[in-house]
Amino acid sequence: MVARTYARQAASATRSRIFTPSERGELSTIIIHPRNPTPPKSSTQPQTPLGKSLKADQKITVSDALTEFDKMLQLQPRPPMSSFNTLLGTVAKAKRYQDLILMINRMAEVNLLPDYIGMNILLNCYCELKRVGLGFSVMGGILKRGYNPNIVTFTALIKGLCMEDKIGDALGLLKKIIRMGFHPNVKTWGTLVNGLCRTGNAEVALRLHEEMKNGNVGLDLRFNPSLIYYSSLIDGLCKEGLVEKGKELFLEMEGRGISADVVAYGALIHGLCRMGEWEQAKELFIQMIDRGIRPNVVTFNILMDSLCKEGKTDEASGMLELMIRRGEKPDSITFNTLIDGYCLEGRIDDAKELFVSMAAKGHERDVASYNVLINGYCKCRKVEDVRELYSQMKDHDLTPDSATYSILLDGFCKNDCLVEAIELFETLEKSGYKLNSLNCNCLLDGLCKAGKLNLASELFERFPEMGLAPTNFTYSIMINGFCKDRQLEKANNMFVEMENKGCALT
DNA sequence: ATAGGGTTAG
Repeated sequence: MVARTYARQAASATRSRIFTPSERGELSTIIIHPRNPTPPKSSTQPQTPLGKSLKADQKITVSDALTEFDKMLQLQPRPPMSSFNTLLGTVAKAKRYQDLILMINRMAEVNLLPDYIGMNILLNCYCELKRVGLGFSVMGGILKRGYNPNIVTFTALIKGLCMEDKIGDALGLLKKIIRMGFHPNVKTWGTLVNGLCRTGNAEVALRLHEEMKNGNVGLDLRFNPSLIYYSSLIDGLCKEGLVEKGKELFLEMEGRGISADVVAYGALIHGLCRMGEWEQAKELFIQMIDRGIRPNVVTFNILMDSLCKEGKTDEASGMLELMIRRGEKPDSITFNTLIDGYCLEGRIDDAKELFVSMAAKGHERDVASYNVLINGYCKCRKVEDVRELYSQMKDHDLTPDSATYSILLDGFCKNDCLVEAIELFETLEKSGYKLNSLNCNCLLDGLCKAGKLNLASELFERFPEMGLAPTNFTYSIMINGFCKDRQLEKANNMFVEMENKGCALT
């Protein structure tokens, strides 16, 4: 009896196996007993009240989930894995990936291994954290435990590869899984297209799109693009200045009977604004309202930012009033955008006033609010106000970020406070803060402009030990510095090094 | 029924 049960399980596992042995070998070297991913059902396992109610009530907070998780870990016998998965899913949806990893680790401490779903959640988590290598390890684990990865697994890995700019690998993985008989679905295509677009490969995405549309590559089996797919592509094309293509795609989409929503409109409006096609942008804005699509806070932020960049800050301010009249609640991005607009126009007092009134109106000021205003004060050479704001933001328990430091380093350098810039740099280094290339570039530029080429060279040489790679920008700062200092040979050496590193593309 | 895709500021 028992033997027959096992035999049946083994047979069904074999049938459900998607890979040929050699294909499995490609993905993982060790495969043990194949097993169905369906978890065993048991009525004797305890259900905690929250674990059960989660599915009905989606609004459970992450902290509730974490508390519940702690309780469930203590219970004997253990609640079913599906309850754990529910909590893992809640934390993952909130993008609290560090917490998620902690949860998985704590489960491991009590010998509780995640099942098929849990492993997929973990895999996705690593991909989101730009640790696609770990994502692949988890897939190895999935295979080892006899589960079969599915299209969701692969979609997550494709996203992870894209996020690390490994576009070739992402396309390679896609081709491989198609060869293996998996069917990419609309989300897979959306992920890939978005990944391509976000890494400046919108033209590749467009080519892929044309091929699929024409059915040229045999990829058209399940190709029914969605609104999200099109929005990604339109946005990507617009960001690379291919607004005409973006408009075409917008029409193509609607021609397929897919109506644009607030996001699709936002992407195209933003693209038009960036190209200075203000009239067309306005037309679209009116069109969407006529069609009953409510502009949201993002739409308004896009319009306001474009107005600010055009030097039309007062119109942007009018836009803020319009959105409030329409019952659309501005967020911190709205205010930061407008504050930045005032700064760009040199209206630092208006910027400050808005910054102050923000708090008064109950809108929380974030790190970016301070960054924008500090930058404004730097640009109008009011270093004393810069210092004050910097200490004020720390008093308000806001942690300066890398943008803050770039603004400060650049600001001190450009306001004849080079020593202060160097001091800040050293303080940060000593505190263990990991400076990035942009931070270093700011100080490098300051050192070069002050004629301190020796110090600049010293800092440049330290890039590797700081775990940084010089960027194009780094090289041009150094080349410029050496040229101005009439050290043409050194400038030339720098140029050669840059070319050798393949950085000479700009 | 527990996992995957899109728009905005420094």
